[in-house]
Amino acid sequence: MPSRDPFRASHVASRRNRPAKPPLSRDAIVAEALRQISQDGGGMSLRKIATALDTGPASLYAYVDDLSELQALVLDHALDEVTVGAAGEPWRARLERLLRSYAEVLAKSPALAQLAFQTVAVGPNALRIAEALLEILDEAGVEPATAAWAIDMLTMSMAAAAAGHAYGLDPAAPDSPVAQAVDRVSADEYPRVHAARADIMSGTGDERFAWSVDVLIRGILARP
Amino acid sequence: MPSRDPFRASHVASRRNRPAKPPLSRDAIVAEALRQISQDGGGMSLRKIATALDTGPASLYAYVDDLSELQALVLDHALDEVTVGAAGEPWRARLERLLRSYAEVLAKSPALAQLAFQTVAVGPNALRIAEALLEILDEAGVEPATAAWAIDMLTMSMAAAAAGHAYGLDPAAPDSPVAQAVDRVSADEYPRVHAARADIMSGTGDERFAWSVDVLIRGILARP
DNA sequence: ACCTGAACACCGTTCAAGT
DNA sequence: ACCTGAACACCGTTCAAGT
Repeated sequence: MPSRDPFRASHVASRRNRPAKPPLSRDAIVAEALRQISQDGGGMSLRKIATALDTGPASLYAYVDDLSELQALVLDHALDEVTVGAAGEPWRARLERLLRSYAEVLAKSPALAQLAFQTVAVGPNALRIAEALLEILDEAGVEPATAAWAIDMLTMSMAAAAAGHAYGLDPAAPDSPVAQAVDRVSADEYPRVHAARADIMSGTGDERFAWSVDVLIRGILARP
Repeated sequence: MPSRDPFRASHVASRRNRPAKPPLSRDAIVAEALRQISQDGGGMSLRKIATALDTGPASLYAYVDDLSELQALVLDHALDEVTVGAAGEPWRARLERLLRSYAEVLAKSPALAQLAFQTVAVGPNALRIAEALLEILDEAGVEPATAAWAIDMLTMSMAAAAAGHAYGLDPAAPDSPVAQAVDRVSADEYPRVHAARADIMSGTGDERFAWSVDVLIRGILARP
């Protein structure tokens, strides 16, 4: 309920009833959507966005085709915060920082991480990130064709890492449903899983993230 | 509308009005849910399941805690169809076939692929697959700790591949939204992406799948 | 032309009331 | 004890009617 905000009401005393409602716009809609989806609580919805912007849900359709278009806009807007480094840095460190930044942005909320799976970002930020990745992989000596395919794989893997982290599937948590299930695995039926119990649950989120980035980089560099 | 099925009606003539409605059960609910989510059309819902099973939505709660529990059950049930190969086969070919089978099962419908991201499968089939992966990676000479972490990464990557395929994000399709966006990239702002245009869109789904499996295997094997 | 109230066709979940 | 009708609090989208 933004209109109940006591500061706002006393601040702009001259229009208490309609407190400087900004005109509806694509940007305002996307910004409010990103605000909602970034909150830990729940996801975004057209109806909640409309309410927050003081209109009915139908009004949004003047600025946005449908939910899926809005989702794409929101995802790209979220990627604003991804830092991409600068040419000249050692490529390995730069790549790791870029990927970590990407994963961290998506991990801000489960709903945002989820969005990265449902939606392909093709906005300016996705392009900016792709551009940087191509630069880095070029410096690393990766062939252009390989690098082009690697973009998809790297970003998808970061989305997966973010989702795992955001959902608290972090196997580090010993009381997670996964941890409990793995602990109860029968040694007779699944001897290898049973034996690997400790390994499966080992490591911090950071260690596992670093490991998977390592696997990806080695795998991509090892291409003939 | 299953009750309009002419065969069923004439087959069991003695109870035309209530055509041998099977008793509600967890299995029946999961089976119907899987049927719905596997259809290309749309996803599953508790209400549609209830209607198909000739009850109200509230009745399902006697057999299932909530939607997320049902989703986990459905995912594991879907993994029934994943073939895991047999010990003794050359590990490389076996791994590739297992992963392909896994991805193909999930790619049966967009909704199913999506489910693999939202839900961690911890049922018998997920364990069966994890057991096989540990067997294969052991034969490949991968250290136990590495193999344990690799399970997560491999299954997540297959879910990503399946989602890409199922959603028709297949960049092979030259008229996809992604293809159009990539084609229109400005050479000034994003020179590398522009130059890589053709490479980004190149390859069949199969080629890209094989490539990403290759990257993963090389990356995992390259671990010290 | 731009905007929107109200309706439509859906959701998951709860709970009092039935057998 | 087992089951469920009806209600609750939500969805995205459409469309006739308003300015």
